[in-house]
Formats: sequence, structure tokens, C-alpha cells
Amino acid sequence: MAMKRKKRERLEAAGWRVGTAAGFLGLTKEEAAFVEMKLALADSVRRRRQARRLTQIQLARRIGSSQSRVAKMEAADPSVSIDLLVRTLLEMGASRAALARVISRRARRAA
Amino acid sequence: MAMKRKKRERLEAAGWRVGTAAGFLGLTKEEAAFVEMKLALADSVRRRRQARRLTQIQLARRIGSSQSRVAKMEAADPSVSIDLLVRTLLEMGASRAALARVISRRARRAA
DNA sequence: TGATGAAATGTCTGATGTGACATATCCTAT
DNA sequence: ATAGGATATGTCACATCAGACATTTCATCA
Repeated sequence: MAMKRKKRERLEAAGWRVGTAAGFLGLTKEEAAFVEMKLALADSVRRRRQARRLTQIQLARRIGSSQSRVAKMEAADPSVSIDLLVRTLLEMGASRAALARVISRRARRAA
Repeated sequence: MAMKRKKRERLEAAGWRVGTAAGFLGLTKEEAAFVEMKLALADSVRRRRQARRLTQIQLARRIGSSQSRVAKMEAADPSVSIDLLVRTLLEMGASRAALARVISRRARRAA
């Protein structure tokens, strides 16, 4: 929508985890919010996986995907959709309420 | 992910708005949660649009889409992604917190 | 130092999603 | 009953996303 996202999303997802990750390059407020949501979800996947002490490969097998896809999910790569992140979290046992919390939360920094 | 969704999603989205919209056909708990999230988001789009007294065409123009896509969004058609629903809601001015509330809420019935 | 296991990155191919268009259905008012 | 606007439904061509594979980077440890 008003699609000039794309390169920016790539760039953004590249130099991320920088606090609010907002402006930086000309992202609209909506685009920024979208990216931040994705980052929060991605972060949640990683945290949950690590909490369970799974490798990316192990998680990939469980959800019927591949190591590289899991890596990309956790990196909030532009090629991963929110759908995929959400499905993954649900398959990892997250409740809708848990997802809601993740979504309203700002992406955390580091570990 | 364990992708045998698809026909079921279609069926599900067909005979929806039925309370929890869970089991009904062999949906796993995760699949059901996913569908319900979609329904809740779809419902939110319609409610927001109606609250603003916009036609589907008007909304479509604003978000750079088409009337038919808006109709499908509101119907939680299988061909619409959560990404699209979320972007749409953001463009309609929903905050992340608002999205979170929608997601944790069960889809409402009727108007 | 090099070997190992985990994670990241690039790219392919097939699957899905998207806007657009045409058309059909539904209201509501006349 | 019919015209009008609004919404729903089916389909297509093009874009984006998915899993897979190959390869690279990174960290840890002997």
C-alpha cells in the first residue's frame, strides 16, 4: 500500500534493533509500525526457540520448514511474512493473548 | 507448516462467524487460532471502515487497493494474508496496541 | 590451527497473495 | 418493479513468499 516499501524494508531490517527503528530512512509512521511489529515477532520466535534450547534446524523440522527460513524469520527478513511468523509462534505454543502482548511490545535489544 | 490448510481454510472462512469457529472440520488448535485471528482482523477492518462511513471503494482508493480486495479482506477470504489486514489497519490509523487488542479478541458476531 | 556445529546469506523453483476487471447479488428508495 | 449504489464472487497476470539447497560466517574448543 503506497508501496515503495521494499528496499527500505530491506535496509531497515538490516540496520535494525536500533531502539525505535523509526525514521532513519523515510518510513511513514505506518511502515515503521509494521516493521517494528515484524521485529517484535521475529524476536519472539528466537526467544522461544532459545528458551527451549532448540537449534534452528530442530525448530525447522518441527514446523516443517528449513534452517534458512528460520534464520530469516529471526532476522525479520523482508522475504518473511507476518503470516509465517504468526503461524510459527502458534505452532510453538503461543496463545493469541501471548501474540497480542508481543505485538504491542517494542522489539527488545540484544539478548 | 503442516500445510493441509487451504481447502479447510476456504470452508472455514465460508461458514464462519459461528462463535469460536474451532473444530467443525479437523482444524488443529493452531490452525483454528490462526483463522480466528484472521476473522478478528477482518472484522476490525469492516468496523473501522463503517465507523468512518467509507464505502469499500473509498477505502480501497485510500490504501491503494481495489473494492474486491477490500471485500475479500472483510470476508477473511483465504486469499488475503494477515500482512494485508495488518497493513490496512495500520493505514486506517490503528495503533499497535489497538491491533494487539483485536488479536486477542474473539471475532464478534453480526453488527 | 583447524574442526565442528550453529547461524547467516544467496538463489532457485514452485506456491500463494495481490490488484484489477467483469459480473453477480443485495439493499433501499422510488 | 426497477434503478441505483454498495458489496460479493470468480478469474487472470504479475508480484511476493515458501521451502530447499549451497555456501559462507561465526563461535567454541581441542
